[in-house]
Amino acid sequence: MLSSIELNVDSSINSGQVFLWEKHENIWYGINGKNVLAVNQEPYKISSSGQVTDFFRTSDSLEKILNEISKDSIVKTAVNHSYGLRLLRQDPFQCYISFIASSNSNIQNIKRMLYNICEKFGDKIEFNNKKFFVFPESKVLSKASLKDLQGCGLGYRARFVKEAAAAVESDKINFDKLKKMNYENSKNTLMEIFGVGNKVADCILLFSLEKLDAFPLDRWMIRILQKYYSDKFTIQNQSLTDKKYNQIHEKIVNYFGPYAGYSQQFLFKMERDLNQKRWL
DNA sequence: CCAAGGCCTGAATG
DNA sequence: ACATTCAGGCCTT
Repeated sequence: MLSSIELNVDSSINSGQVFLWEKHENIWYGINGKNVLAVNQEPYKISSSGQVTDFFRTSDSLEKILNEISKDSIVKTAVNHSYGLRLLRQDPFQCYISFIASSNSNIQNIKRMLYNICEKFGDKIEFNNKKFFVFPESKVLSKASLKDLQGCGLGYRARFVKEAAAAVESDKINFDKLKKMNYENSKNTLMEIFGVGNKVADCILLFSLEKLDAFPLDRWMIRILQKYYSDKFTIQNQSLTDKKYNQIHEKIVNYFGPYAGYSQQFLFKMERDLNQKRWL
């Protein structure tokens, strides 16, 4: 049995990685692909409407990872701020669509769009006497009309979602293969998809494709780097070109190491909480 | 290669 | 009450 020291369920869920989670009577329920997960913190128990996966990556040695990333007092503070925060191992298709839908939006809006997608296109299932709409399959989304997708609040992202789903259907995007590739090749493949840039690709790689060296650089992370790490990772001006993005990423991996993605998650969580930003 | 503008929605601000 | 501003990442020019 895991203690709250080794896994902090609240922090892990409320850290911007997932959107379709809700807490009912102290139990977290979340949509993960075609399954619903139910998680209790104390005593720790996770159950699934289908196959059980190590969603919270409890097989990762947190001690080893924290040793590896604790390079300075800033990360150490961030780690202490939400000790037991874990990267999550998400369903790749849901993660892919979620972050494509996330671009140029905010958590509240992303959440609404994704719930709409599940309601309109996903199967309704019952689990623990509660009803849920699970995430639709790629086939369904690839055949959806742009009008119906826009009806979910996706706006101009409707095209991205439809084409991204079609790329999975045509096997241009094959998540099992992407998992086996290295970071760079896997990322280049994802970035060929309409609507997938550097940041979205890194989120997909980190949260669902086992690339723990991915380090998504969104506006918040840039602010964090400017605030705490301006001496280490210099950022000249506002616009973040692909070239600059890659240069910063390289410096970051050299500094934080192969688990750089974990450091990103702790820093992001700390700064958003500091600014009292809402999660789910 | 880089910089600037447009896309879409809802919340925050005036 | 209503209008304006803002947040947010990617694509096109």
